[in-house]
Amino acid sequence: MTIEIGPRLKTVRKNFQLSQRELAKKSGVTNATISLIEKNKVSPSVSSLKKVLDGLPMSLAEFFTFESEEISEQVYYKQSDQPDVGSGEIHFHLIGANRFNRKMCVLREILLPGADTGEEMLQHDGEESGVIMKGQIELTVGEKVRVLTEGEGYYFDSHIPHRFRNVGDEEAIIVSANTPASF
Amino acid sequence: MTIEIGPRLKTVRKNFQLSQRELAKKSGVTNATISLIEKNKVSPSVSSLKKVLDGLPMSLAEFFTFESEEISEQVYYKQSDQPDVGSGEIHFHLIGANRFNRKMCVLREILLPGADTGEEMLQHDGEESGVIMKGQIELTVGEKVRVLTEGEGYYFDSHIPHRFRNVGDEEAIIVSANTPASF
DNA sequence: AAGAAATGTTAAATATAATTTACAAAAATG
DNA sequence: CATTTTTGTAAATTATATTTAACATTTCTT
Repeated sequence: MTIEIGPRLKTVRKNFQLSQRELAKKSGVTNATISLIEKNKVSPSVSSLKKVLDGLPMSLAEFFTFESEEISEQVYYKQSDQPDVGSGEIHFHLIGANRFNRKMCVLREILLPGADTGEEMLQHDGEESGVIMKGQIELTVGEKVRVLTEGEGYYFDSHIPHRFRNVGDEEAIIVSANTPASF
Repeated sequence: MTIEIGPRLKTVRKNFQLSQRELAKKSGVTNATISLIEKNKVSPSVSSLKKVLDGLPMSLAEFFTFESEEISEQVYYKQSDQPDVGSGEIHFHLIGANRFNRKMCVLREILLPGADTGEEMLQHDGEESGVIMKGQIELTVGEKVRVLTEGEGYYFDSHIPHRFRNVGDEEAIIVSANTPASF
């Protein structure tokens, strides 16, 4: 009942050049189960889907990671093509905003003096990294606090509470990236 | 029963700061289902797992790729912590080089005048994006050619043949990101 | 402190997935 | 060409997932 995981399984199985019964044998489910899944008559439990994929072998992550589109898209992004997805004293200029199925966000960030993402700390999925290009940025990650200056970088897991603060008296510029895309 | 998808769901749900009931409401399954899944008492069908994840939202691919590592790792990378993974007239200073299981590369690139990735064009897996912070960069992507200057950006699929060239008479600086990680 | 609202868990009922068994069509074998 | 083997599919049974409804606990209000 979900997406077309049935046809997808069929494609994958064919790639491995196995019949339903051969795969059934290697994976420990019955051939009928494989038939039902491939025809989208059932939505397999992840345990049985995993069994099936183990027989190929292929991981669940691989299975669900589908091919990216092949459409010709915009490549160059001048400043006016970089929408500001920030707010207040923080400007996030997003590169590649209009692209389909982006896997990351690259941002040209401008933080006015005193800009602060806030005491409540940010916390979200994914990971992020960047480089300070100008100014003085105080970066808090979990228990750690540090002021970074031009040329210095950072990389951390976004699940860890974090906070950016422009502690200099001029504007600060950061180029950052995060994946998966959050804007 | 497959792997510990229960605890994983719980972690993810907590990251989104939702209760079982809140998530149940957003996703269209009952809170009991979420409880049973999180305690590994059942192996959900992929259709219901997808419903649940849609409520967060998170894709199946992300969910199964999600690393539950929570190890404390290096966060700050001063210039001397950024190994130069480039060569010749091109310097690639890698942020987060020593991190385990990175999903992307963030690079502070310095291209000396005349630097050129070469006529044979680069081509590889993944996608890449960046911002020009200084200088004049001619970027070729497929059939397209263009000179980018300070503040301008790019984003393209790395399967498409591409080439970077510093066409100015001073050094150029780019901050770039690519995923999945290639260095 | 008492009541209300929200939290996660569980038992029984219901809905759905998986197996067993069987069938028909295609491919392989003699 | 006839027979055997292999293929994918389907019906009925069994096993499992999901819902409904209830239960304790904790957290928030007043």
